[in-house]
Amino acid sequence: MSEEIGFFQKVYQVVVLIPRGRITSYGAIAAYLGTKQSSRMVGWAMNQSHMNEKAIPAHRVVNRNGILTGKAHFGGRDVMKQLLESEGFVVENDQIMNFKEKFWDPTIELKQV
DNA sequence: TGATTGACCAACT
DNA sequence: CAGTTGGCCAATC
Repeated sequence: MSEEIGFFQKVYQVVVLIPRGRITSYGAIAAYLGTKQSSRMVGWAMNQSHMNEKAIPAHRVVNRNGILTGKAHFGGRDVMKQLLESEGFVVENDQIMNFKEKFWDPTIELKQV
């Protein structure tokens, strides 16, 4: 039961904790894990997230601009958009409106555990 | 097995 | 002001 968790696994654990109706950014997750500059790896982890047993709500992870950078990886062009809209988000021009309001920062939310 | 890349971000030129 | 580069980890070529 040694929890030898890799970077990707850590990313998954954080992502699954994102509350419904909230979103976060790749950089925020990376920052929470202590490696802010590994934000690329967070996106990489999302790419492999479908291999994970758990369902990773990757649609709740966007870039720091609130833009759906990974929409192309959801199988269809607007799949990510549809998922977000079904959770109450307003997506316009591949960008999440009121991004700052909906933003869920793990560094803040998970800090006091 | 070494080199490259990848759903990012920020600094530098 | 816009294009380039460095950084991190893991997977692919």
